[in-house]
Amino acid sequence: MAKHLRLQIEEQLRERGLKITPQRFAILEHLAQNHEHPTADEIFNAINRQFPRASRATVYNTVAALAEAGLIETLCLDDGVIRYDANLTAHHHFICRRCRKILDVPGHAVRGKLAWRAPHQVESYEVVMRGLCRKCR
Amino acid sequence: MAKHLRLQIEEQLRERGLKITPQRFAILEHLAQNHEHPTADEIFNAINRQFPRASRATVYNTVAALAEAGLIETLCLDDGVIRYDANLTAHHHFICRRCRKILDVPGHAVRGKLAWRAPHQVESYEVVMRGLCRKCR
DNA sequence: CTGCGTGCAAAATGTTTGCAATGTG
DNA sequence: CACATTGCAAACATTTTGCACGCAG
Repeated sequence: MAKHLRLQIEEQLRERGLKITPQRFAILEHLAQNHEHPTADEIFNAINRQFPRASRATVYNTVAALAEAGLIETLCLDDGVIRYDANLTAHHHFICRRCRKILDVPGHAVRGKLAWRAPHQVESYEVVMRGLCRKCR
Repeated sequence: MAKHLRLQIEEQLRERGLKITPQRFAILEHLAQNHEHPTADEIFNAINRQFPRASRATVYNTVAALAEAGLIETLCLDDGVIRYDANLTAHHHFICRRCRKILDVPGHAVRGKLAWRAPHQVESYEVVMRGLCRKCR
């Protein structure tokens, strides 16, 4: 694991007043290196190889804490499963209707401006695209 | 209940080769008159007042069938709960970070065009906005 | 009449909670 | 050393499944 990633994760945790534990490390590292938007259970399985004693509850607690601290984002696109994403740069999502993969689309790949006529105060937005991904096309 | 809505629902069901049952009627009617994006359980509770013998399984079966037939859309925005929406006109969603309500935003209220640089074949897209709704602002 | 759709109960899945034990700061 | 965090198990919530019965076409 890259040392700078390690330091960066430590700093992020400290900044938010979260204690640095091996489990949180493992979860953040997994998410940082994996852009597949895993579910809590998938994280649990991945982590479990390193930490056979890790529990599901810890994964759920941890991702909730990390999400509240703003270190990761939650995602719930089509099925009723909550997924987690450590990609905090502005981006959108593309869901392939064939392979069901959820792919990141960088913010700058969506061009044009949106102007709201909605009578609400829009603070952020995300575009969810659906179709066929490059491989399935 | 408006008679034209009744006929419209019957026709939609027939078109898709679905049998016309009182339960399907009740579910579609509920969704058509209710823009709150209810969950399966909320539908179940609403339906149950009319049909005390209706079962949860029927609600789940029915919404799955209706969604597959394209009569309703499924929605899974932030929490891990699947919601259903009979609004088939082009529209987007606004989630209030205070009252947590999910509000429809008509398609024409989102102005501007989006151009994809993504290497995928985009067939449809939806914009999810977040912020404070009019009442909570 | 034929089979899809329903109701029921039980199982599978996904998530939360309570509490004692542990490890971080 | 204090307290947040962990692990475990059990509770809880949500969704799916199997099967017998009933109703729509």
